[in-house]
Amino acid sequence: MPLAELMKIRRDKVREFSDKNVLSYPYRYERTHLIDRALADFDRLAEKETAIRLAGRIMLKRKMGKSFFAHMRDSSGQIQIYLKFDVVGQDQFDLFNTLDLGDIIGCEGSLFVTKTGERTLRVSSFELLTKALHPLPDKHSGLTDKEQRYRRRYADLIVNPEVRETFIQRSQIIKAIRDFLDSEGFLEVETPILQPIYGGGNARPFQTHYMRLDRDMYLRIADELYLKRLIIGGYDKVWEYCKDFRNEGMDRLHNPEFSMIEMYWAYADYRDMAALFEKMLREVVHKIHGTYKIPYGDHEIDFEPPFKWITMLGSIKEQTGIDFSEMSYEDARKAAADIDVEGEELINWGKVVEAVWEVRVEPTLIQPTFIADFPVEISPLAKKHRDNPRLTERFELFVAGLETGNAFSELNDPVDQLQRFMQQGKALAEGDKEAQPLDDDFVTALTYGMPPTAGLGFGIDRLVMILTNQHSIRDVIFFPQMKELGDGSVPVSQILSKIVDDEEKS
RNA sequence: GGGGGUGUAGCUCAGUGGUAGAGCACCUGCCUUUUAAGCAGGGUGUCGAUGGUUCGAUCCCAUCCACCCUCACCA
Repeated sequence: MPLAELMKIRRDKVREFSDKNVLSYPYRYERTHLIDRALADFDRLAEKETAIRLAGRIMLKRKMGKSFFAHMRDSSGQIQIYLKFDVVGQDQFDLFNTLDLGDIIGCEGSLFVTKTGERTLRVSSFELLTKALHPLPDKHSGLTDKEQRYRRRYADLIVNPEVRETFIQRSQIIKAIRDFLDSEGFLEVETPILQPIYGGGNARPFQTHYMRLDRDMYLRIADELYLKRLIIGGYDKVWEYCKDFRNEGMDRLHNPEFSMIEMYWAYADYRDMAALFEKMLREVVHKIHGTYKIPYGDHEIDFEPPFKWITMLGSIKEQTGIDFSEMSYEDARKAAADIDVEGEELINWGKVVEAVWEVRVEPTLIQPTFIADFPVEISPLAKKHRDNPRLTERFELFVAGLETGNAFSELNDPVDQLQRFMQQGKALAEGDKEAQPLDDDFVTALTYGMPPTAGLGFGIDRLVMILTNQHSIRDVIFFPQMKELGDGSVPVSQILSKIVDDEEKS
């Protein structure tokens, strides 16, 4: 049956209720229990025949002559309810008869066990709390069309309990991180999302306009530069849960709006940060799963043993036998070409090393592994390595083949920073849309002196993917970015308008 | 951006060059401890959009749109 007809039928019921002084959208309902609490205390409540009041959405309904069985679901769980003519009387029985799957009701009654052994609420009276005009997806097969699930997440959440669970875990993960950082003495702070100048990463920003000042503004691509200002200001440990925005493509691993945590720790270096990060992940995993071993796709990820720490050059040597550390650029290119890594973009030693690493090492990183000491050419924000000028003090953590963290001993020499900004500015002028513009005030801040500092950023969405065994970022973001719907789709509001117009005419 | 796939009823899906089907949902009736309840009956659709071929297109062709997978790019 077309949606318009189904909605018309339901809308007509609302009008009939209205004629009988039954509210379709009343204001509140006093519950005594959430469903899971009632079930947890079932034996006692059933024995005493305690009157309880539950509320929820009707998910399933079966008529059995002069009685009904239905399943009602609330935020905590689901329970069967039983309603019979002899108990509730004609009016309530008729009202229940007209209810549709998806309607929200409140029920008063007592608990009992049916012949077939199901714990059930025997309804003594009920109230309609909200009439649903739109039909629910199929009661058995649910909603499987991914597009519909993303576009109408509410419907997805109503019928797919595992989706609900994934997002509860997302929330728990963030809370666990917050608790951990709090216990480590990190201060949670907030910095501007709307920025006159963007920076802290290489990405194209979203642009907007502030009319009062008549100037263009940007949505932040990273929090780095503001958080470092706070370190300069004298806080030792700060972090922020950041919504960041990057004006780039979207795919399995990218959404234009995404979440990161960035943290900065004064008087510490990247090794300190790695140890802290490792401790944090181990605790979070255990808090969420009660174990250190979790499945991800075909793999089992084990967070318990010390995470492997290996330099980028060391990992390449391990996988290929090639030691790039002492090679000139020319020799490195030849060595890379020998294993079929070539390309015009390999314009310096660091790029060659990175390319070989990406092809030969990155795909192998399933168990938690720190890759350390990246070439300076590919790490414009990190401090040079104290023992090797070709490298920087930087690590990335890889889990299940995904980058799940990026950290440096932070650059704090204002002259060095200024020079890098100049270089970026030149790239920007030459058309590199991802280069970052000069941030004068940030250089100014650095001239006041930033203590030696370790900084870490990690993507929350990807971390949640790993910890919930999801393989698309869209399955861990409630409302992922979607393109506009094409022609041929009729908005529900249009159907509803027509129904109401017809009512007024008749 | 390249390649592959999908798009048919509210949902899950069949199907055909001659104007379309099933299950669920919905409507009517029977059934007072059922449970994907059952039984009997009923209605139905811009077949993603726009063009083309054809006597005739949901089907064949072209273009476009959305979604999924994949490669590339980017982080």
